[in-house]
Amino acid sequence: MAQRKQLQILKTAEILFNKFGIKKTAVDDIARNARVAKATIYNYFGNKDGLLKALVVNKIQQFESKLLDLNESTNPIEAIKLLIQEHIKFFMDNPFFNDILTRENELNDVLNKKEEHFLRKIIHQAQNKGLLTDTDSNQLLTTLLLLLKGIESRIKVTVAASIDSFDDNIDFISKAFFKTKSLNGGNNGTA
Amino acid sequence: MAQRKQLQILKTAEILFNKFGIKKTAVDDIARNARVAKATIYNYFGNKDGLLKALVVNKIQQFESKLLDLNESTNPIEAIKLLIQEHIKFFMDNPFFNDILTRENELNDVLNKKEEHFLRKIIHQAQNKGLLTDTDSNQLLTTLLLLLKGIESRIKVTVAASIDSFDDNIDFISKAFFKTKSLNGGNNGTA
Amino acid sequence: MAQRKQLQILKTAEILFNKFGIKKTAVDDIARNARVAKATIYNYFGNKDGLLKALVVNKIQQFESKLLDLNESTNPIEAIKLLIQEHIKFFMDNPFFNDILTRENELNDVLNKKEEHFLRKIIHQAQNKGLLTDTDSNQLLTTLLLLLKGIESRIKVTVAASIDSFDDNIDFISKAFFKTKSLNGGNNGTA
Amino acid sequence: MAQRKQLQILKTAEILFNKFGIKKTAVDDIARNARVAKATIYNYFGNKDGLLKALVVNKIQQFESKLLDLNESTNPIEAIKLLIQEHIKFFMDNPFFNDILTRENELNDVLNKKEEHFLRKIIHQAQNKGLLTDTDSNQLLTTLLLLLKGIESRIKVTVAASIDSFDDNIDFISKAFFKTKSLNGGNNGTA
DNA sequence: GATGAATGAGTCTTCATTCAT
DNA sequence: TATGAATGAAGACTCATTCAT
Repeated sequence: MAQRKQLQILKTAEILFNKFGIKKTAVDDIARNARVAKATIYNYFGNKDGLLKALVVNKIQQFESKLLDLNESTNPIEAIKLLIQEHIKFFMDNPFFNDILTRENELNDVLNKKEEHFLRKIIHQAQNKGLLTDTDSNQLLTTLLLLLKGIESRIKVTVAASIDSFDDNIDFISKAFFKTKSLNGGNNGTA
Repeated sequence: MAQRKQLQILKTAEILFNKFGIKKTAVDDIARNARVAKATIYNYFGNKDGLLKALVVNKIQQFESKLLDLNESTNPIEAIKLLIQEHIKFFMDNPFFNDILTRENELNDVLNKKEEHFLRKIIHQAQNKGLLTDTDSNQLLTTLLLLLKGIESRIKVTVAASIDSFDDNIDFISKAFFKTKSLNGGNNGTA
Repeated sequence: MAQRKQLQILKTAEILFNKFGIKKTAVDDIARNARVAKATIYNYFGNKDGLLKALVVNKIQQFESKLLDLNESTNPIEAIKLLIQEHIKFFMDNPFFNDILTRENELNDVLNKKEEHFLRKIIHQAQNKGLLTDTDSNQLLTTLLLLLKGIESRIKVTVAASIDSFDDNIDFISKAFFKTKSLNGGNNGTA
Repeated sequence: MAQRKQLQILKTAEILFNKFGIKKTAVDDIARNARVAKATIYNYFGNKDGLLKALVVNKIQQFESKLLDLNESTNPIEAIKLLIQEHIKFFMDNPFFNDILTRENELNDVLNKKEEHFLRKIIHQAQNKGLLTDTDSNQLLTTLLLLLKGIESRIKVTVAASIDSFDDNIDFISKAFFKTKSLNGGNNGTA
């Protein structure tokens, strides 16, 4: 039952944070909407920031578990597509994350580390399959990270953006950086 | 004299917004530091948001005038490098812009429009010089915009980042998307 | 007009502090009763403690100006009586001072210093008039200070106590510590 | 076992009240430190005030049992010295009592009654031994009570005060109010 | 008897904004 | 135009107390 209330609070916070932004969501509002006393929130999470952190950790875990499905068997190009797609979906489902990115806190790093980890994995696979030269890999990592970040920002601004609208672009990017010819048996634009 | 006070206010606001963030800078603080009565700020700018908007417009104009130097004679690759560099410099000099990106207001669009405008110009030049096919140009625009946005986010997070640290990456990106061979007479990694 | 509001706030605070105690008086209450916005109080006094301190300083000044009337011409016995009487009156008129005494702050010292100053003056006069031996004077100071403090505590507890109820006791104390015979020509002043 | 928990709670409350003051000690803190559920405290003592009352009664009983040793055989001057000394010790060991003195509750009276009771006993002895006239006795009682209260206040403020620092003063006071000549074979100031 | 969970009323404080002069 | 004074709405947080098990 205790767990139940915690979840109620987290869910409500998520909804309100997403709807109105973190700053504009008062703890009072969360309490009222979660049908819980304000003090209960403080009992569980210490303070508003504690609640936020709990929510973020929670969300990132969910995100990570999805990414874990990007296993080694996947074609790197497909993998990177999936990564970006999951990324987009994540930020569209949790717009409140944009409020966090502004802040200079450790929560940023948590997500960045995950992103980097998975990208590195994908690039490593690509190298193993001879799609990349050793020299490029670091630059590629940086570039793809920048693209990911750019996509985040873009989503944040263009709320209406659907996942699909990025699809063509993902293709374009993939082709730009990987020697897709050997895999897909087709030309790529930069050749 | 009226102009003088306006400038005083704008300059003070800029300094404080950059130092403490927009949210954490109270109108009181601006007034006190600008040696002006709080009501004077409201007389000139209506409200805090009006002041912010005025400041943003002001900054973007400065930015634009710099970009106008990227004239047609420039090598597109150099042009894109310059654009990115100016971009980085702009965001490092005006960190308060990061606070704006979060908000869902029209200020975002103003900057985005400028970015798009200049990128489009650059791409167009590249096309004219036979560095790009027609099909790619739209995708390239999107991708480069994403990269620009990603760089912004990166700067926001990694305060310590210097312009130089992006230099290698800018090279890498340029080479990935443009047929630099003919221009530089060398190989590029993706070929 | 600004002064006016300040006084309004101070007066209201005094009344409420005395009536309900410092802790139980919310800044909200003071604001409401003083017909003033809460923020006005914060504009003037910074915070609740600032308001309290201002009030205390104000009250102690009033107290001091009364004591200054105890000039040298007065008979020391009468002087000490007056001092004690003023003291009693002060604490009965400002019961909120009792809340302060508990706290470990500098406000205590301010009052204590004044008390000591005036007692020392009185004892000095008594010495000059041959009513005291040199040896006793320090002990007498300490003792009388203790009595003053004791009277304070007594007032605090026995709210109903009137000034008169201490009168006989003041006589008794006076006789115990001063050679009253020589001053009044035989019997002591109360006879 | 129930007794055991009660004692645990009382002891913890005592420690925390002394360390942080009554107001600043939350029932939560007591419960946590006593390794007891908060509700248990409420089961035993009704509410925070009930706990305080129980603690006070407990402490006063201990105090009283010490004072009972001041039997009739003692020289009144010694008796009063002992009383004051025990008093000082009591308040130095239980600083939280100072928080109580502020409040307008019956707890004050309990201690005051005990003090009065013992002082009356001592004065009665002094009278029996011809050290006092009948007339003085009531005034003396009042005066000594005031001095006791004054000492309390002094301890509260001057935490550093040691018992010894009051010793000389106790002598002085004793001599002022009792005909010590016959007892100690020396002169006293009031003779 | 004992407890963990839940509560709501209350506290101080902040800040963008308006008003009278 | 310029200003100092005043404001009210809102926000984060605390704590004594109660309740279901």
